[in-house]
Amino acid sequence: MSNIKLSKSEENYLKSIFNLSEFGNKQVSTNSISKILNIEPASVTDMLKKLSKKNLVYHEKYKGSTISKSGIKIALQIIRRHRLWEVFLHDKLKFKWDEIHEIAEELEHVSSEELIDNLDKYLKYPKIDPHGDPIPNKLGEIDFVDKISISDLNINEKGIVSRIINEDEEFFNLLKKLNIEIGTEIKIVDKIEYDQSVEILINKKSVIISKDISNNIKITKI
Amino acid sequence: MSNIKLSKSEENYLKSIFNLSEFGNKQVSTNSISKILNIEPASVTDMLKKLSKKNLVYHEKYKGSTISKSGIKIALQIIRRHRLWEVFLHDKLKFKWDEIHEIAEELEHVSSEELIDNLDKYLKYPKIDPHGDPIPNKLGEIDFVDKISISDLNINEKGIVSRIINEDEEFFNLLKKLNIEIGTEIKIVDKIEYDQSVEILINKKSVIISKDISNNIKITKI
DNA sequence: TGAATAATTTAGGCAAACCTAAAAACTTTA
DNA sequence: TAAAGTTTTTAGGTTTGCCTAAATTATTCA
Repeated sequence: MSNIKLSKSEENYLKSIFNLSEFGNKQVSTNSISKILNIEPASVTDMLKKLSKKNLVYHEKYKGSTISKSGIKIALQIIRRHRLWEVFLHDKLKFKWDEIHEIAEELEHVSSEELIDNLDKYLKYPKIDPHGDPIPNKLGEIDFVDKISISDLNINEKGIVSRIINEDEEFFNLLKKLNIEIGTEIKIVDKIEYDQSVEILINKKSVIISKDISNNIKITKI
Repeated sequence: MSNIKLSKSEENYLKSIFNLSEFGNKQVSTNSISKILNIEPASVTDMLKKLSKKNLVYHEKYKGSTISKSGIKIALQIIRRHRLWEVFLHDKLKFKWDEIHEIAEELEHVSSEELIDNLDKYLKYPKIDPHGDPIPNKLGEIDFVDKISISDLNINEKGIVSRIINEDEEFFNLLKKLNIEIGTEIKIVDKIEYDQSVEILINKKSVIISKDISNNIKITKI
């Protein structure tokens, strides 16, 4: 196994590329990485060259980048660390659901395999993190439970919020305002053709949410 | 309160300078910092200038450096983080006593005050870490229990190991070989004038340890 | 299809935190 | 006390990861 120690930066790039590529299946544009990481496209190109030389991504000039097998492996390990720390912060240290992401973003770069394995054991091998995202195991295997989104329900159908995709703070704040969290029950009142926004019922109050918002909230149909 | 975010490097320098200065009381030489951090003296000078500009140390050219009040404050916070993580790693994640230092060395640079406060609470506000070192509280206050060393005992006196000063891996390995850990009972058999080494009894076996070793092992007289 | 627009890369720079080699200042000692 | 030795600093480099501006390639659309 190639155990090259990567920098925090390199790890963040890999994680972002993996996320953007939908499990390594899609080609990723330089611009999209730039936007996610808030780093200028020119700098992204620099890093892509570097990761390319290390065979963690394939980079075709002016075309796009694909994450490699070993790149995926590393990305899954970083995601594993992140999500395990989130469980710890939430379950043990009693942080609120919307405070953990930022801290986990730092902790995920502490690279000791033993640390993560012991943490995993201590937390009793959790399968999902507080946002409902599945946690890869030591081997990088992950329960690929791609739940349906709010927008996939029909009028009058009900669901329980099981996963929040977007982890940005503004998105959390929005959800807080809407009274939506993991476990919240929602019901579809209406679907607006015009812009594909959806009217939903939460705790007897109805709100209209945009297509983008509804796509970021996964649910379990009930 | 000056809440300038410091780099990992700067934090490590401050911690080392503080440790070398014996609670901020002594002037510290460039060379001693260089040796502790394994960084060339020239680079240490660079950093001293930088820390000086930030008023965290006073640096007098060719003379030496003193850590400032605010430098001490920060150093104590880093030491607090380090020791709390050590308690967590040892007590919760069941790491061995001699495996925790290196990992805590990384974790201590994750800078979220809330994280540390919640961790402190979760661990029930421990007063000492697994090496017997006192843990500063949120305000930087620290139980200054400067215990006596093995070398301070007289022949036939007994003590219990309460604190290990040197945290290097080689030193841990030596202690392991000698069967010494926190809580171990020892008895002084003989004190050798020549080089101030000491013959001690551990679990009915006698060994001779050098002055340097005995100085690094603090004990409680019994 | 070719001109405008957008995406990407190249070129040249910068700051942080290191390094080596050489100069300068302090300390020891003969 | 001056020469030798040690410590510290200065000067000039390097790498990493970022930046801006300009050049290149790809795409859109009129």
